[in-house]
This record gives sequence, structure tokens and C-alpha cells, in this order.
Amino acid sequence: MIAPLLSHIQKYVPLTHEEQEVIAQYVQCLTVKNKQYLFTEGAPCSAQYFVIEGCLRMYFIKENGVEQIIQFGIDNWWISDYTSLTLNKPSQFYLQAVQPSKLFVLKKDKQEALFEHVPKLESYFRRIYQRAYAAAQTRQIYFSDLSGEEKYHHFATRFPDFIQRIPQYMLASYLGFTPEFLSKIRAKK
Amino acid sequence: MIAPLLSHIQKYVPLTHEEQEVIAQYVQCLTVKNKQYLFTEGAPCSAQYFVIEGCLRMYFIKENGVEQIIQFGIDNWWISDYTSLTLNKPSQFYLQAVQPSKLFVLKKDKQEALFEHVPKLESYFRRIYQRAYAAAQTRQIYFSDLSGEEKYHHFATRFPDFIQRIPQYMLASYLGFTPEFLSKIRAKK
DNA sequence: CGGGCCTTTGACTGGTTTCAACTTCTGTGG
DNA sequence: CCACAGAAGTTGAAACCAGTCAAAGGCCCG
Repeated sequence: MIAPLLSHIQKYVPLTHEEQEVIAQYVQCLTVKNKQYLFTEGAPCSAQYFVIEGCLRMYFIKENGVEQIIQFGIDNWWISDYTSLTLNKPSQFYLQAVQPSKLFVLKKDKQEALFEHVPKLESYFRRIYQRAYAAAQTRQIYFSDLSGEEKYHHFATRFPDFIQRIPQYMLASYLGFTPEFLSKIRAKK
Repeated sequence: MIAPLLSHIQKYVPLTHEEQEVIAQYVQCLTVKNKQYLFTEGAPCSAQYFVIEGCLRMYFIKENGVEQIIQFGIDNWWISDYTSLTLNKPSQFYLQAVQPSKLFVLKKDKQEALFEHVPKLESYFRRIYQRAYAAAQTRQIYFSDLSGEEKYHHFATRFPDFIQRIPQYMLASYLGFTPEFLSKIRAKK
């Protein structure tokens, strides 16, 4: 059950059997239905989520009322509103399942306690956040260099299986344009 | 000399006198002239930079040949191409001084060695990267919700002193539009 | 003092949005 | 299992935000 998380951690730091037990006690497993929310805008977000199955989307509502997805949560990826989590501020985002999903929850206070018991997890999360930040930098290249059409083709060729799993309007939202425009791109060929 | 860095670290983790000495041995201080490069696209980037004075810009060249700034490096902020640093790949960016600047350099191998000697720095960088990632998430809100004109006004009111220090074409590049368009925004009032 | 870089201004162009109408898909209850 | 209502996707016309190109003016630094 907790195996996927432990094996992910062990790609970065080795764990003794005892450490694995401790970790298992500090995280909870959670099964969510499609459309279920993990947190919503305005409410404080006090946990991080590790997706092992299914798919989440994190989004906010723009001035004009349109939903803007800023990230999908898929297998082996931690997702959360880190501003809310770090500074104890109300969340800026909604985190919602877009498929029936299985995930692990690590609450903020549990994480801090876990660092006391298993200090090498500091190293694990240091690497995780470093990679997440690196990915955010790289994503900026695609989002500022590519036109709408190019972004779609880039994403469609990189994640051909993923785009099958989500409705088009969510893909359009993530790529930063309207569903109508995506429809026109797809009509071209 | 190294005081600004040590006091920044101590906002997150306390340091003994010995630990401060060790850190001082692993980082180098560097003074750079305006327009000097720290690394360029294609070359591996094997260090992070902590700015204590002056200003850096990190940018890449778009398909159409235009420079796109993705980040400014100012006081008390670590800056680097973390994809290059983490995965030992050639850098995607240029990092260049836009003012005479003072900074500290932490090479990748030195950082790893430093973690051995001062394990609590894992915790420091874990927090630093978590905040950096949080900031990247928040920035996405502004960049996807605001029009060009709104981004300018938002940035101008938030950092009124900073925009005085850099040429307008760099601000336009950072905000994701052309210098001509910025000029037209400013002409409106 | 000069030359090149930065900024401004205007006319034209184009990618993307908006709006509205229509079609297709989906899932839920009878 | 079918029917139907609401959600999702498509299509076209008109409008708009921002880019491109070109020319002129300002300013900084050698």
C-alpha cells in the first residue's frame, strides 16, 4: 500500500526498515472520487499530496471567472499550494480530483515531526523541491517561447497517453487558452 | 564579507561558530562587472549564486531570436539553472550581471561536501527551494491572469524602486512583451 | 562630440478571444 | 435499457490585444 511512496523516497535516500515503519505512521492513505476536493481557495492548505494513481488538477479562478489550471498531479509527484503551506496563508488554489485517485497525505505538522525522527528526509525533500523548481524554470521556457498551437503539439507529443485521459477544456485551460481555440487547432489536421 | 550569507542562513537554521567557519571555506566571494556572464547557454552550470549587491538577469534566446528574461537575481536570493545543476545537463539559460554586483558562489561539489560537514544545511536549502517553488507557483497566477498592461502596473507598484534600476527593454522582456508595447503603456498616463 | 543603443510613435498585421448557435457525447433516473 | 438534460466539443464572424516593421528622436558613454 505505502510501497510506491517508500520506493520513490528510496530513489533519493536509503531507508532502514525502522525508518520505513516510522514514515508509514506519519502519512495517511486516501482514496478520492472524481471531482472531490482536497482543498479550496481561501481555506488554509496544511498538507502535501503524493499521487500514486489517478489524476488531480490544481487551479484558480481568474478575474474574468474562468478556471486556470496551473498543474496536474499525476503518479509519483508531490502537489500542494506551497505558499499557503509555508506561510500559513489561505490557499490561492483549488485542488480537485479529475479521476478516481489514490494518494498519500502528509500534513504539515507531521512532516516537521518526521524530520525529527528521520533527518534524511530533509535531504529527500530538498531534492524533490529542487527538482520541482527546476521543472518550473523549464516550463517557463515552453510557456513563453511557444504559440498556443505549438504548446499543444509539444504537449501532445510529449504526453500522448495523458491527453486521452482528461477532457479537452482542461487541457486548454492548462495550456493557457480557450477550449474553442483548442478545437480549432485540432481541426487543422 | 560573508556576513550577509550567514545571517540569511540563520534566519532558517542556527549556526555554531565552527559551522560558520566551515561554510566560509566552501563558498567563494565574487565581484562582477556590468554585463559579465556567470554562465551561458550550452555550457554546464555547476554552481548556484547568492546575490548580496547589484543585480543579475537570467534569460534565454527565443526561437525568433529575442531575449526572454525569466528571473532577476537580487539581494538575498539564490539563482541558478537548477535543471542543469541537478541533472548535469548543458544550461538552457544565460546568467549575466546587469549592474556591478557582489555575490557568493557555491559550486555543486562543494555543496554536497558541505552537506556532509553541516547537515543542517540540508534543512536550510530544503526551505529555500520550497519557498522558491512557492514563489514560482504564485508568479504563475500573475502571468496567466493579468494582461500586459496590468502586469506592468502590478510590477511597478510592487517594486517601484527596482524598475528605476534597469533599462525598460529588460522589464518588457521579463514581463513577456515588447519594448514598444511597454512604451505605449507608459504613454497612456 | 559622435555613434550606437535605447525609447518613442504610428500604421499595419495576426494570433487568440468572445459570443452565439449548433452538434455530439455522457451519465443518470425512470 | 432507453430517454433526455446538461455538459463538452465544434464552427464561424467580429473584435481586440499585442507584435512587427520602420522611421525619428533622445541619451549615454567613450
